[in-house]
Amino acid sequence: MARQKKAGLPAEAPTKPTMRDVSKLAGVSTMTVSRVLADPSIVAPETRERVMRAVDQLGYVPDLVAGSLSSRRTNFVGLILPTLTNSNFADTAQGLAEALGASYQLLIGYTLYQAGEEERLVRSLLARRPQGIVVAGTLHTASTRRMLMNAGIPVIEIWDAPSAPLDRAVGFSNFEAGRAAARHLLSLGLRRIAAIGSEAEGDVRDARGEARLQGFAAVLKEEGVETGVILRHGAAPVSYAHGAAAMKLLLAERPDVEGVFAVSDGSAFGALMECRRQGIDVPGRLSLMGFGDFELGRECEPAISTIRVDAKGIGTKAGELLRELFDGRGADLPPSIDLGIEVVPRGTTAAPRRHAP
Amino acid sequence: MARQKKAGLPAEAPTKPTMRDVSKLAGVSTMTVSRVLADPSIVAPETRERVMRAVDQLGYVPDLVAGSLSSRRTNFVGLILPTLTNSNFADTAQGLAEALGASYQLLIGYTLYQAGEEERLVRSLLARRPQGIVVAGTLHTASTRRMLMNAGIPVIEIWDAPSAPLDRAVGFSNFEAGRAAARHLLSLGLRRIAAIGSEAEGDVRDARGEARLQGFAAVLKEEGVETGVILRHGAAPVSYAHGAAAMKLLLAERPDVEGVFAVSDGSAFGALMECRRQGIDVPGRLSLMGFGDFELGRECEPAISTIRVDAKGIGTKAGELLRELFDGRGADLPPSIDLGIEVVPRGTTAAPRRHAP
DNA sequence: CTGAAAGCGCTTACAG
DNA sequence: CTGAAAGCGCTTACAG
Repeated sequence: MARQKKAGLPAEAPTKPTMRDVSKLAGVSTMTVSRVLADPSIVAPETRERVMRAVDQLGYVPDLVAGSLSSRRTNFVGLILPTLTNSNFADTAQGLAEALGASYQLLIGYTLYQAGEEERLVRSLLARRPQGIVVAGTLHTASTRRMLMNAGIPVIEIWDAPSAPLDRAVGFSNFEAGRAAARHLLSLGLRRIAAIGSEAEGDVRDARGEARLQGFAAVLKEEGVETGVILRHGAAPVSYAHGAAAMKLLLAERPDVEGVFAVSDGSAFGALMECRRQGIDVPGRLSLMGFGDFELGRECEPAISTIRVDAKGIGTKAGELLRELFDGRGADLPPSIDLGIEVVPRGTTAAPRRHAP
Repeated sequence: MARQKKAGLPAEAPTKPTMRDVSKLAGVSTMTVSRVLADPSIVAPETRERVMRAVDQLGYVPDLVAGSLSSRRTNFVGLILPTLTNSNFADTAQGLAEALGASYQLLIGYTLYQAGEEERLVRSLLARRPQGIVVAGTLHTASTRRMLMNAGIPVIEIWDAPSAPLDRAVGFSNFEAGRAAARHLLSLGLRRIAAIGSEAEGDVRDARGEARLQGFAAVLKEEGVETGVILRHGAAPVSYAHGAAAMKLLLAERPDVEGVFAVSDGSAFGALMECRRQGIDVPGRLSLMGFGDFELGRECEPAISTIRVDAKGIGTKAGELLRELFDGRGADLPPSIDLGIEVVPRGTTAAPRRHAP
């Protein structure tokens, strides 16, 4: 025997019970045990009872590693996100998990906005043989693209709406989100407006935040607004402290700025706090808007005007789509699903008070 | 043959390459391919090169499902948290992932504070044969306890510091955190103080938040403070909106309250926003403190006084401990590791202004 | 409704 | 430094 089992002494070490142990105790074959666990209705009631008793008695927990190898179905779904510590992405993960249901297990990896890290993650995820992969964004290395295309499983790119996805996409246009922000600020009568985001640093880049900045810039150009400015500061991910620092820089450079779009609500919150520290009235003297419709922005006082995206809905939709594809349906659906965006004006944006007391 | 392979026609459907395919192409045995992938240094350089070329040419990605079954090592670690959408738990997950390194894959499940859901999660995680389990809290059903004890793998309970853990624990005392909060408010000279948290609703309960409330109540009793109040409102998880609602209720009941401890910084932030809406000066008229040292509280203006716990450090420590246990070390370490807490006074707490203008 | 045989794609435990 | 044999614990694909 290649692999020596414990000698058959009376005091054998207690080892995890296998299906074989259950089948012996119940006096049936392993196939019958397997059937009871997979679909009890196809086994005779009496046999089923005997098997269930043996399962309980031994505390048997089926080994899905072996089951997966044998059935060629792991019931894993891979999920690659920039970071878990962003409420939007956490919502997407939760939506995906809920839509997939209890029979699928999510394998989550986070890239910290590094394309190289994404490649490593994709490789190590594929080794677990997931049945589908959900990945944030459309910016991948050539090697990552090749691996994903050759994996032979559904791939869903999320948080963007490419016209030609790798396979499928569920998201919205970040460029349009930036445009909508600029148009909203202009519609209030503000002209000295700015957008704040992060800058690419080597391998680290927030491609979607950048697309929002570019959409914002495009409107400035279209409308001939020469008093606009795009400020890129620090590396992704952007959060509270980033927004505060970027706002400080912006106010130093353009003390007369009257409208600011931050590429995320977290960043907008930091900017709002900086305004408070400097005694700048929002929205009286300066209008501020964010992106993402974070719970934080809704509960803040004043509530932060934002561009709403359905973060949880992206996860839910991706999960539903995967289930359809697993079932061999969904071939007729469009490859790219755009869930859209919505401007949500709240307390931090207002028309300027031209004649302040 | 039980399982018919595709007939050996010229136009065979392209299927995922196996180690066998690589070995044939390289003209070696599968064992040699396996060795090159596991530890290249033990294979002759020339052979190694040939194998690597074959791997690249075929785009071979090893199947860890098969590898795990064969080696009896899945390199999975299970992690059970109440929710992912809480920055503290996201930090813990990140710390754990980093400490375990790239060779381990986290299997994350969230209970939404339901003990029944935890049982289901533990069962389904164990079926994936993780090599260790990290679980938030010490409140488990009898069935969950049994499964965890019989799993034959290290189990680390986190975010608490039980004197007799199931196996191991890494955390701190929530009761002491509540006591520290009460003592801090009393030390400022405040007497009409309150704590706000959630209440148990059926299967849904935040046992750790409740322990903090009880620590707070214990100090009230010890110090004979009869003007203190514990307000339990709504179901876990508590967040911004919960804090705002609880604060509103509290102010309606006790308009003269002068110090409030919220069981989380998220809740404290919501309470602070409610104060702002009601025009209540913090900390001038009312002192407010939270728990958890969220980034939000640090960046808020005024910054929120809090009880700091090392959320990421809990994950890191649990990960390091697991690696030691996997290596057969760590037996001499204490079963329960208390990382401690720290009162961090910031802008939302101050001694009362007895003679306000 | 039930079971015997074969195999999923790797690694272990030898042997040389 | 390399390989042939066996087996990890299940499910598939029959057959009865």
